[in-house]
Amino acid sequence: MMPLPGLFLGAHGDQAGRLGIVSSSPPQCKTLTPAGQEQIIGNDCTFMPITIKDVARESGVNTSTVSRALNNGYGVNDETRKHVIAVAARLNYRPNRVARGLVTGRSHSLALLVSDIRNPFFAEVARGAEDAARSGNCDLVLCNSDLNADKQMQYVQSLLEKRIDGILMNSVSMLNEEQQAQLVASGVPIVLLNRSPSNHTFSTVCADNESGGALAAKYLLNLGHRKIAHLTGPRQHGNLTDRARGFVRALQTAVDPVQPTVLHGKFNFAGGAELTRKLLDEHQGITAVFAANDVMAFGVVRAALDRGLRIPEDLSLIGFDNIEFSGIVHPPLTTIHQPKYEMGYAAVEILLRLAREKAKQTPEHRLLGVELIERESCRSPLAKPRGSSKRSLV
Amino acid sequence: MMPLPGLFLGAHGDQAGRLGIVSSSPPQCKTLTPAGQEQIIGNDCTFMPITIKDVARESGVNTSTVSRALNNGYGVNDETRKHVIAVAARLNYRPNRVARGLVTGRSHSLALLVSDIRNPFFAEVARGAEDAARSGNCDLVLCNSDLNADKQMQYVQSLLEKRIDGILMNSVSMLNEEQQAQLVASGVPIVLLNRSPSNHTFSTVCADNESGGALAAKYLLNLGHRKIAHLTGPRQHGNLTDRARGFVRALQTAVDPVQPTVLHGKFNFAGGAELTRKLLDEHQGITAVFAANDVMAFGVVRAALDRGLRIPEDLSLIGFDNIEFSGIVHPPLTTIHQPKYEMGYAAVEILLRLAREKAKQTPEHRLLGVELIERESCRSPLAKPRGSSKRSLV
DNA sequence: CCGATTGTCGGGAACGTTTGCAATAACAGA
DNA sequence: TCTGTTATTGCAAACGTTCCCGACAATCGG
Repeated sequence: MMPLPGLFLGAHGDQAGRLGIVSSSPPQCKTLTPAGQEQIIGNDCTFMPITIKDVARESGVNTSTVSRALNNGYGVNDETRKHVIAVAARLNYRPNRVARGLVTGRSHSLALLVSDIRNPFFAEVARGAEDAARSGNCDLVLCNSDLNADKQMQYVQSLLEKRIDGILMNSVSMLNEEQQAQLVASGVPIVLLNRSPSNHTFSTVCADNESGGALAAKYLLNLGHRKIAHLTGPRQHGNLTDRARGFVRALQTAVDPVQPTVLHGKFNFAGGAELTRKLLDEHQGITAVFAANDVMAFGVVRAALDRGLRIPEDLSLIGFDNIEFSGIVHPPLTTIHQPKYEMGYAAVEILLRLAREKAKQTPEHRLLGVELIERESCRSPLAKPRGSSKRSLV
Repeated sequence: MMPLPGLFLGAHGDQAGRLGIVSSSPPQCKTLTPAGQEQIIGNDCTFMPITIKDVARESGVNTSTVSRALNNGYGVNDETRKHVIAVAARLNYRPNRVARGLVTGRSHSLALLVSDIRNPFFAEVARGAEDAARSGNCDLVLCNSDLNADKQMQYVQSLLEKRIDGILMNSVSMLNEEQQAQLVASGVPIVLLNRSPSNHTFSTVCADNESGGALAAKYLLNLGHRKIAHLTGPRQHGNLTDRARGFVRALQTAVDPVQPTVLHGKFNFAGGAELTRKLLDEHQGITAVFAANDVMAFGVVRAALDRGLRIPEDLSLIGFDNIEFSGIVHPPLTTIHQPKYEMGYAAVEILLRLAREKAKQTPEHRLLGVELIERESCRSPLAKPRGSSKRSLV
């Protein structure tokens, strides 16, 4: 198939021999059909990309020299390097990263394993992760686990088969001990998007949830609220627990301590609405609500409006995450900003470092700061605006 | 490094020889350190995954037999196949997909190349695409082009180097002729998420935008609206143009024709708000607005509220896309549902088919249906509700 | 002028699979 | 018993890189 081998005299250091060398049939697909062989090739263009051998033959050097010239460039003469690069450019040579990965053992691709990319939080993390991966000359494969342990392990297995260089994971909390041990035994670098519950064998990137909760508490206190509620998810959820702890602790340790009402439920839109209904039914006089995330806060808005309560006139509301829609909805939601993009970026930075170091992995932990985004969903409970309706709760 | 070669007698058809064969040092990492060699191995666990050779040696057959037994299973004795599978399971063998990809030429991975995954539309497409890819035993790499032509081409080059099996692309409209020709010349299967503007060399998956526009028009007409506006993006945008065409045409061809006001601008939140301000300033008595997508519709809501207009009491509003937040915001947005998940799924199905067929690619075009989602942002202009404010426009 | 060092390059063995081809055994029909 | 067919398996060549190692020339220190 490969025509005319052994035609070239590889004269050592012979510049003319390299530059002016007679070119064999150029390896473009169209000209690969000399007369008399047409029936062999067939009429459909058998697409054969040019390899490092083609570049080597065309430039009169060995494949190893081509590899050196194109990669690091060390240990190869300056002129030959330029020549090889020129020939490679002329032939439009593209290295086969699969073959390279086979010998180097690195696939130059990372994985993002989240519960669902449709969650706007993860979408933003993904964007940061992809940008970081790209700047590290890697690409990012996307996996949706749906928080299913088996599915997650299947993904990991599949990724290991592709010799993935590292995995950025949403969570490992739903994995049992054996599965977690299997992960560490696999030897692949792993960064978690939240703090590891038990062990510290995995690297982690996490927003400072506890400080965020405290931030929300102080903000509501400063506005003058005294009857405060916190709607959050199940007690097992690490991140949400941290937020609740920071929130409650800041309220309790204030100069004039406050004991908030804390309700647990589902941490989605429906959960926020449901908990709000429960709150309004069973607790009187609440003036401010801290929702564990923005989507729950949207559920609060819905339930409050259904009860004839206006935000912020009748009820102040603060969320957590600062997803893009929080600034778009009405009223624009005051919330705790979580640096989602930066978290994805930082996580992949760690992953790239771990992938570079072949030595024993030293896990790294980054805690990223949060900040309060003040918009229009909170107000002082004392300032009764014009036309404030006097509707009581239920 | 690999210990003890040539110790096994590969007796043909000797079951005892296969099953009861003496096992060499099992290739687990921990037991690879016999006494006296500790200083060679080192203390860090040099992670060496087991290969097909280990399985072959352990089961007393050749690597080719192992390959056949584990893959298609054709051409290998039933008992030996079971035995090989058992040995592979015992050793926890995982095939190296990189090595396989090198010889087969298929990487078993597809790419999703969109402008920005943070756009919830693409997030949903991505989820559908990933599910389809997974069911086809492929994985999906994520690329964000930011609608930048150079960036897009760089991604394609990088993906080609990885011998990607197919690419699902947002758009090629920003690519010039030469770049598009380069794409088709690369030979990689490509599916576009919208209709190809000029040529039909690419496969396409597209929602029926024109019908969607007509659906919105008929809905507003049925409600009794006569003063209707359409806010849309720039004239070059194919999808939005189709929606506008269907909308306008349906209004004009109605039994009692209506000539709508059509305004062009940016197709994001700010654009929706800006166009709404312009609309309210320059056109009197508009009772219904059709926004080219839901995010623009949110901008309409914002601008309308700022002007003291309530939705739907003072202004009916209908969007396009039916992103998740459309059902969450207040008021819940009536909109045209676009099957985003199904579009991603269908596109990858086509991609998988194209990747399987090595013959000349026959492009496939799928047009997916849309439907009206009736929520609470539209109302008949005749029915003036209780307490309707009489505030005039400006 | 000679040995040692350095720079440059080619040869060739990996990396872990798949797969075409040949070899052997089993088995059938005659 | 001989021959042809089939089933099963081994052998070895790919696939396209990287990289160790040795060969050779040039340079340099003495």
